[in-house]
Amino acid sequence: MPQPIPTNTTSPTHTTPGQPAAATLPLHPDPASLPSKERILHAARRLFHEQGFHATGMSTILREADVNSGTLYHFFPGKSALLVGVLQLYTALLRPIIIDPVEARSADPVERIFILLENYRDGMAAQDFRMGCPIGNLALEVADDDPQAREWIARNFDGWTAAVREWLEQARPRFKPDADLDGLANFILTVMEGGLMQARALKSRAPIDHAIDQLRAYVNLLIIAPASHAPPPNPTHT
Amino acid sequence: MPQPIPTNTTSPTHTTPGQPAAATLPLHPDPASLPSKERILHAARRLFHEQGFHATGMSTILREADVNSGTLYHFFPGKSALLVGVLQLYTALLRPIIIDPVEARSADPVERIFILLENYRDGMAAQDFRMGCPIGNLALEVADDDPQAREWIARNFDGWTAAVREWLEQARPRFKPDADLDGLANFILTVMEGGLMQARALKSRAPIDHAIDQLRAYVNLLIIAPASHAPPPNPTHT
DNA sequence: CACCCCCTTGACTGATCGTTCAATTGCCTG
DNA sequence: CAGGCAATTGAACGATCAGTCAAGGGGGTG
Repeated sequence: MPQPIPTNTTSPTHTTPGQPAAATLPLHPDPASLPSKERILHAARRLFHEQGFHATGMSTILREADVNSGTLYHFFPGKSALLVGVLQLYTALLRPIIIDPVEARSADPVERIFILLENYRDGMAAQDFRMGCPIGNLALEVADDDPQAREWIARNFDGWTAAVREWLEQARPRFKPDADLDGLANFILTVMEGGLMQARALKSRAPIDHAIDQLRAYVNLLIIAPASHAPPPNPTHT
Repeated sequence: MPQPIPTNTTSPTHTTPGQPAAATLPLHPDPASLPSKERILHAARRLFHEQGFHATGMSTILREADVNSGTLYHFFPGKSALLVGVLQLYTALLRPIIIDPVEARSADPVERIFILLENYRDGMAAQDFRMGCPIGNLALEVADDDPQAREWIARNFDGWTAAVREWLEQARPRFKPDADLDGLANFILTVMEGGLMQARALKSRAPIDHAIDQLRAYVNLLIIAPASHAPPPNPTHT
């Protein structure tokens, strides 16, 4: 899904070793040195995320990737093949860019879930609530007319919920025995996508904050004891 | 938001009086008799919902509305003005098409909420999970570059949550005193939009069913007594 | 050096995009 | 009947759309 806070304009080629590494992985190379195919993929990914699929013209991708049309069509037979390539890129990036940083921030599986959600929220806030989740955006824009793209969108969702489900399973002893953890993992994606959508429509973080609060209250109600691990249902609002 | 099951292909001009009125309001007149402006709005609304905003060309709208370009531009100075007109139409239709039928089906405010959600789910299933919520779709496709459209999208969301909030307030005595009913109303929209998105991506009703189940479990946990009004957290699955 | 094959170039295509506008119709008012 | 104005016609506009293709570059292998 979305990189928490991407879009570096200044080239990160010469990473001065003193800086705090920003918690966000670099990922946004672009600096002409990359092979054409990857430059195309990265430009398309960014533009599809910023403007949407139909609103992005091939000419814009060509310009941003600094590539001629023949080169692009040598690697991707058409615009929708390029879209599939972008979606494959997202699946490859899910673990290293989205999941791993969260796991590095906390060892508590339940807390990891909320770190994940807050990362999305903070990333969206940093972009003035203009972009949201790239997979969710594409899901609503192209899911119908492009079966192959739809399949890869579903695969991205599956990967995301699988990671959350894994965390939930690790915390299984904490949950009431009849808790439906698979359904809960799906529900967490549902809440996040719905929250990002509303945040974008209202250009405000309030909808996501509310959604996270409500989700935390719900999760706490599913947990056996109000253990010191998971704080009581107080607001998130970092 | 979305009409439960619209898209009549056979013209309903000569409504034979014997038929059962289908629970779905007519609304899809189209039959040449309507004034041009309304034919344009209805065609644009349907096409934006079916194909998305950018994927719908003006020429298609003109053909479906059976109108010449000059006529369209006489009423709407451009494509985005037409979009705003469609969004205004949705706000006007919210009560009569979405809310009122739900209130007619049950007097119990909490049950009304789940009837509302199930209506969306059933409407989407009837379209093979191809379309989803028209407002949500537009929220992710055009919210950024069109401030006026974004404002009307927010207004639609507000109207929707206001209706849900009203129901929740009616049921206030049933809820634990510290329950955040405003936040819950927002949360319900969040869950519905997220659920519709996943249902569309997976072309399956499972995500919405799970989401509704989880939401029902959550609401039941917020209610004081497991009263006979609201059934215990058993699955929805009509 | 000769050959091959992957990559790249960039001009060009026809189709479609959203939009314009002068001319005409049809209805209402005076 | 005259005048006026909203509604409508439909050809045409330049721009951009996704996509094509013949030609050439460049590095590796024989």
